Amino acid sequence: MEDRRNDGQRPPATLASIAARVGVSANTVSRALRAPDTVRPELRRKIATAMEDLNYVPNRLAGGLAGTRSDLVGVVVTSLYYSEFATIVDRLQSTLLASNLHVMLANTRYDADEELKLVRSMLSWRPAAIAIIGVDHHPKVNDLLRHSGVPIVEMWDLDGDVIDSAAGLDHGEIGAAQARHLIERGYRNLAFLGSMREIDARAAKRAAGMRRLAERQGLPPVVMKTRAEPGHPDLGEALCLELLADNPAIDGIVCNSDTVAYGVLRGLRKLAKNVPEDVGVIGFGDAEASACLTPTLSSVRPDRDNIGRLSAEIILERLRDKPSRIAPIDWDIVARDSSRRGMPTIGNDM
Amino acid sequence: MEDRRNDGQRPPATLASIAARVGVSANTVSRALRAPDTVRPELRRKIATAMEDLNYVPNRLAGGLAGTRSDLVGVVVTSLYYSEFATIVDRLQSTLLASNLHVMLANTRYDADEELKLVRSMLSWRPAAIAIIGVDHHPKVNDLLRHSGVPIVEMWDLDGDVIDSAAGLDHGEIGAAQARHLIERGYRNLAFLGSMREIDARAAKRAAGMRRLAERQGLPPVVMKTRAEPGHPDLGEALCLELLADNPAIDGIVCNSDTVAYGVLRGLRKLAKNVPEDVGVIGFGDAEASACLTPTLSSVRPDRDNIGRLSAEIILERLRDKPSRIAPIDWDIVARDSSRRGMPTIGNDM
DNA sequence: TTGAAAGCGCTACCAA
DNA sequence: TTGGTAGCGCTTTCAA
Repeated sequence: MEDRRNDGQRPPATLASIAARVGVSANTVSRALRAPDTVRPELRRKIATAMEDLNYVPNRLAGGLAGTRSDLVGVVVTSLYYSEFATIVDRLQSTLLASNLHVMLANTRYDADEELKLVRSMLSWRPAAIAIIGVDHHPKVNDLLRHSGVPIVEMWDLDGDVIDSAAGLDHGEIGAAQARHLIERGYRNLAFLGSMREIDARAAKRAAGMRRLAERQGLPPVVMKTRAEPGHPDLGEALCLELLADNPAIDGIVCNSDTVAYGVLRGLRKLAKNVPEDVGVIGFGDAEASACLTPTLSSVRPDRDNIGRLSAEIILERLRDKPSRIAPIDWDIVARDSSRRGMPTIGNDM
Repeated sequence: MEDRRNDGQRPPATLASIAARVGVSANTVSRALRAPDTVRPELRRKIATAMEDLNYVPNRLAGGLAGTRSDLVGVVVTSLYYSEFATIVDRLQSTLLASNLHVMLANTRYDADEELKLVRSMLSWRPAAIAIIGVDHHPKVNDLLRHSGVPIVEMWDLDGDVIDSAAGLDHGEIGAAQARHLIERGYRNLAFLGSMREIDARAAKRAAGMRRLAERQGLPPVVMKTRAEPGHPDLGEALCLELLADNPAIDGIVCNSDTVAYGVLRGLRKLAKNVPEDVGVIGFGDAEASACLTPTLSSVRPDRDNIGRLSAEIILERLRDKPSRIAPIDWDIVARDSSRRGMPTIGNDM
């Protein structure tokens, strides 16, 4: 197959090559870019034309090295799937872009070693700030971030040792609220089910909040049914079948994610258990499909837009030397049919 | 609130500061990092300790500027949602990382101007290669990429003017296959429904493939029902209600994404249309939830793993000066209940 | 309004 | 096995 790439071409244009072509100094070209007002309009136009002609793209390695500040914000997430953090990243990016900050994204895939590598890699670009999912990191990661000298915003969680600033949820409280939701509707024998990776402290916090509440209410201990695999409906179904086989009395299931809950609903159907009459189910995250299942799935909806927007705003504030802060983010329980025991099904949620 | 950030600290450690501390030249420290074998083990250990102590993080701006090659691969996607491209990015990243190439991600959000800005921004980091979704770009983007002098891999699509290499699907063929799937099951009055942004040439190609097939088969013209909004179940439901109100004869709906199809199924339920008896529905993308809906949703499953892996491999090949190539990616139709007209429902897909 | 010169932190090359 | 030197392409003074 022929080589379509325009190879063997001249090296990329530099400021100097533009300058030479126009007949000015590199300095002037640089100013035409960063402070156009200080360059004669006519000259400015000539320079712009030369840049177009030569397909000039500024070299940020050089710019960043020479300059004082970077326009790069590093964003470290644990996963890209299931809209879990996609909305956050999206909002973060669009808000930062409005202030001309560019996002560089890294994905740890829930791997602590990977997190360390990626944070190190991220910092090596000398970013203006870092946004990262969670507050529970590899100790070395905490160290690196703390000594980085740039603003750090931890997102999604805020229960723990915050490095600089945070915008997140109180997962312990959410776990308790999930349990309360089921208990109020008459479910008594609760289980927590789903994917739970070691690095995912948020899941553990929700489970703990749930257990505390059940205990306070004098209910049987919460049965834990988790596995360290990525969340997927198939995992949910498998865990659900195991759970009910070992604990037939279970009548309320809190899932670690909506995706897993989808599989749980499927599993319960296979076991001929009615939802919500026999078993109540609630998920976490309120994925798009949750209002389209049969029965529709109750869930917890974090205000993701706000996490992204607020994290960006905190970064901008910190860059202007405003004080750090810890911002709790709103969430609510979306009660749908999967936990509507004893109540008439009112049809699909709009 | 107090300031948790360790501010006012000494500037980040440099190679020189490490060198000074150990009492060697910066050069040696650099080699200790890039070619450890050329440094005495004892010295190497001392250097490593100093780096630990000073929390040294190499400055890639300087390294990239001085060195000959970059270990950065720019990845440009159109969206981060619905696992559409998340799996691809994930696979791409993990494959590249194995060769010590780091991914920098940008998200155009289906905005052509944004694409131009982001590609320019990407190139300004002097990446070793670029992977980008689609083959239909802003003309200026084509220009920039073509002149960038680095390998370019276009992903997800391959029907059009490929810049360098591609790993993707033939969307026209997929559209035809979706239509054929419905036609074979007895559906006759077809519609194409969903989100369709101007920049999303893939959707247009699938719709065109579908229309061509319907015409060849002498069926009524395919009704188009699209809107330039992001795909979401609510959009699907709204479009579905409109569609059936204006075209009551429609009995086969090809959706532009599974997410939109979820809303279509909900809309059809509200209209008291039975799926698959009255209306057949097929989506695109095979999202996780599709096997969990009632009825389960038929869809097209692209081999996303392969797109990501292959794109990474092509990049590695190109960096070793192997020839460019255009790699068609497998896909198949996952036939589930939503298009199983006249056939007994066999229960939930596993 | 423009230019000259220094230097950001690193790598590459050559010499020791 | 180590060190010296010369840049990489840009920004930042300062001077013209």
